[in-house]
Amino acid sequence: MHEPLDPRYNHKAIEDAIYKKWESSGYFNPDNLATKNKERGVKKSKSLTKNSKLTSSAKREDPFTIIMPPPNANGSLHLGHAVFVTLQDIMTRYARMKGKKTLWLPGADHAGFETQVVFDKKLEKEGRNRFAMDRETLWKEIWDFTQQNKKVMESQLRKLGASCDWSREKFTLDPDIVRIVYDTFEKMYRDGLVERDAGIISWCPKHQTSLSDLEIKDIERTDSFYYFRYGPFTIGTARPETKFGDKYVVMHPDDTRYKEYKNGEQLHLEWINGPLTATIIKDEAMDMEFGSGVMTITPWHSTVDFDIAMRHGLDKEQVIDERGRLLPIAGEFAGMKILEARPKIVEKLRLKGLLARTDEAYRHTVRACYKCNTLIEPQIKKQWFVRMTRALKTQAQKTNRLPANKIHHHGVSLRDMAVKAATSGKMKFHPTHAKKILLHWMENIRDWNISRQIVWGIRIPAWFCASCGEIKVNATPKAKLFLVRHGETDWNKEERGHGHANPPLNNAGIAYAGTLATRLRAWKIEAIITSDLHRARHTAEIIAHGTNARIIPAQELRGRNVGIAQGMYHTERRALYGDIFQSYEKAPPGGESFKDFEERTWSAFREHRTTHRHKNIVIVTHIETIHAILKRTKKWSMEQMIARQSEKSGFTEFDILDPCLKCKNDLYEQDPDVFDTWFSSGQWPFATLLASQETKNKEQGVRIPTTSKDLKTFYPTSVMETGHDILFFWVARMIMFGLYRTGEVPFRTVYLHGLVRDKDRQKMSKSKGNVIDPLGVAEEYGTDAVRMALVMGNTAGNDILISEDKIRGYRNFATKLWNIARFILMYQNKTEIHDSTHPPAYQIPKKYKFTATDKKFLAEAKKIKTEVGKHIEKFEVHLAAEKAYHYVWHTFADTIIEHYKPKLQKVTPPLAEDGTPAKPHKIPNKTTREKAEVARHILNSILMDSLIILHPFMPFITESIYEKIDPKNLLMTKPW
RNA sequence: GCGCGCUUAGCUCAGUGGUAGAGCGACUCGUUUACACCGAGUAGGCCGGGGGUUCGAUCCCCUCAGCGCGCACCA
Repeated sequence: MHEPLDPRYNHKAIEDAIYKKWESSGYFNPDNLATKNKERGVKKSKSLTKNSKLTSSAKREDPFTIIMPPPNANGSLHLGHAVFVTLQDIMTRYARMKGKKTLWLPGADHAGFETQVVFDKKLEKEGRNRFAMDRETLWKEIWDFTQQNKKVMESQLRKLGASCDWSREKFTLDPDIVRIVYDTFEKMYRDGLVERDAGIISWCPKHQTSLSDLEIKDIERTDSFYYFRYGPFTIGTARPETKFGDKYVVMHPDDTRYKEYKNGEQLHLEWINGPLTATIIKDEAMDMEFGSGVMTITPWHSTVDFDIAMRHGLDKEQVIDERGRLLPIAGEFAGMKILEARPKIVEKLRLKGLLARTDEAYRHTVRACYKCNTLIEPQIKKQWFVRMTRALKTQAQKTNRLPANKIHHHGVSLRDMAVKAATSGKMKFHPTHAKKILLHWMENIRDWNISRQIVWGIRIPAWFCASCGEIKVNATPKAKLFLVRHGETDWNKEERGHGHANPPLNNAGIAYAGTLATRLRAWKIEAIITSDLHRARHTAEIIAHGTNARIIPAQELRGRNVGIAQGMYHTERRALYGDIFQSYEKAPPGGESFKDFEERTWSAFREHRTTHRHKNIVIVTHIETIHAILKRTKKWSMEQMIARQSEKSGFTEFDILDPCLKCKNDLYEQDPDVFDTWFSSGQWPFATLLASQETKNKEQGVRIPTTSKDLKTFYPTSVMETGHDILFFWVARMIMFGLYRTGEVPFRTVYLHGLVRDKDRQKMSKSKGNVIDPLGVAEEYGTDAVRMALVMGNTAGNDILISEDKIRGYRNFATKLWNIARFILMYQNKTEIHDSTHPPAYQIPKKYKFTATDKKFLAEAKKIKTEVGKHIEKFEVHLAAEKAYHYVWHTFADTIIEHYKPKLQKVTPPLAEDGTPAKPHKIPNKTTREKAEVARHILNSILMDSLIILHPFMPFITESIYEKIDPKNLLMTKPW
């Protein structure tokens, strides 16, 4: 006799417990699934055929894999996440019930720039600013922030019912992942696919970093368009503020209007800040129809101009700085912000009679940072670029330290690999047109800037020889060396020269030393070598307190003996002895020449370095000592050093690597930049599988795992399910990286879902107040209802409309299902409910006769089960859900149950209010009893089928009902 | 400029070369011992316009219109 179910399904009471039951069963992990099946006596198959399809004849050995798109660890989950969780969980649960070796691998993304932006806002609220923070402190804070978010996210994924294998969970900053990312970078570097180059990049003046083309959005707007007289020409521009240095005037070679001018011809003309010599350039990139057909170029701040300048080998000059202010080249406008300067520049040109006319209503699009809408300022910078269309160098392949994995990509570019794989049908796309969109993008693909000037991310594993600039990639530093300036004294504050005088640290100096200690705590510092002067020594002691390092005083590291200038104010010193202090050889009266000072400190520096080879050391000393050491290390001339003095390199760090092959120096500086997040997440499918069970490849003497059990078993993965908005950002990159590193596509099927919108098609946003919190509605209506609402009526690629009404509708369905079960279980007071999917346990006694209607109902249930499965296999999840929903409610409940209800009630009247069985109205005869028995069997059977077909969509309620029927087993692993 | 889609009931969307479907909403009626978070039923559509292929087109082809999206250009 079954306990009667409550009249209402109470999701709050059961969801957490059900999830715990699943999780503790261990069956989220496919390794346990396999064992379990063996026990059940399922035959082992040797075939390791990888099926991307959720085929019906699966063996546990057939893998089914989804790598979860790792949510950004910078906030909590929103409805978009709920969509992917639902879709992927449906596919995963179906595959598992189908008997596949099913892996859904969860993870989280550090989401470099995105997280940095979120964190910047948080800092701003607190009145802080990342540009005033040191790298280590900022890193630590963001790390803690993301770890916290990650924890919340994990619990939210559980709440949504995600049946993923937590034992394989990965974070993009896990050391093993980072190592794999580094290896890929190194391999690409050796193959000539990644290069450091001074290219024109898109710079966000607010975020102070470069961005990729994908991180920029176009904004259409109306601006003034100015026509200026530039010598005999009229040039048009919307950006007068860039025009200061324009000394090239470009026109199309076929433009008859200007045929009298020859390429390279020079002419003198009057320009913004005075006379100028301009050079004529003929270039076919010019559009003769646009404006006057003539323009001047600013190669430093325009992609098109940059290209022209490169073609003709022209000079390039920076006009606007990184913060969007004009540089000294702008003369009187220097230091002004662009928008402030623009009208003033126009006014000046007008007064000079150089303004021909102004078009006030010029419609054009400008490029802006996708996060803050700040206008992008193109800049020329040395950065790392992935060459998308460059063919792999065969030569490099041979000398590659990394194994090639039998991949032969000779003469093929990353783009070509991806295009070939997409066109060859190795991957299926849902919706199908996604393939066309991808190919079109690939055709027009451009090199990818992967350097980001932020702290949060995977730091680029490239080191530059401090002496000759030679690049080393993917090195392993042996030790770190810090050159640190002592804290401030009152003399520093008053701008007086110290020499060997000994004033104490002031309060600011002590505080600064404290921040150094905090910062250096990130490394295991073994020794602090310090100038023996009090200010340095005191600083060293404070640092030592934070690091437990040994202090070694060294008199030779004292600053320069300035003799007579000791205690003198800098202004006075400059007036009296300026030339001496600018000179290499000359010594001030009673003091040292720079040459002698440099010799003294350099030899001390070398000696200490030899003594403490391969240990992390800090050298606390004086600014001029640091400059002297840098001068020698970097082989600067005196002039170069003086020019750099303003940089105030009070904190300089070096990595010690194997000596440079070119110049024998072993001090290196690591590229301060980090990778574009997508550079690491683009490697996610193979990186997660490789990292989860890495094995070392001893044969090749390589410390990098090139394969793993998981990679062999689960790669290529079955499905990549993600939002269509990151088709280029992510999917395209995963295809390229996957092919490049493993020779295989990373996934067989790409399924893209749309954006979640509200019922009025509005994008959800906090400011509109139409945001539905998935966890909130799950709490109110039950997770199953939310999942159904997200799946119903939604096709791949289309936007998903959701409203609370819709969710409420599926909550009603959950109640309906609950009551179906309640009704059937109510009549099970005689016979245990049986499970049609376990034939030995379920046999309808032969003596019972089935009517044609009985048979029809049973056959129909089987048919529906097959059809729902087929829909899932064809990635028509919405149709599967709809079919299951419709069948269960309108066929099973409305027709079948109603059909059998009287037969049951004749034998066993329903339970009374208090749950006790009522007495039959009269003693039923044999036929009546048999009919009731058949009815029970049929209803049991169809109930089980209903639970099975609904389980992927509504896992909690179905498992919860199943628990009442069969408390010892899980519906989750029941064969479909 | 290049590319990709979409247009079917009031709304959201399925769908198929052979008489148009679901959910929600609307309306009518019913039921209260599985479920009112229920049941039975009704209304509502020249399947965007035009042309073609076909015995037959909502479906295939062409074209036009409207809407949406992506990419590029943007002096």
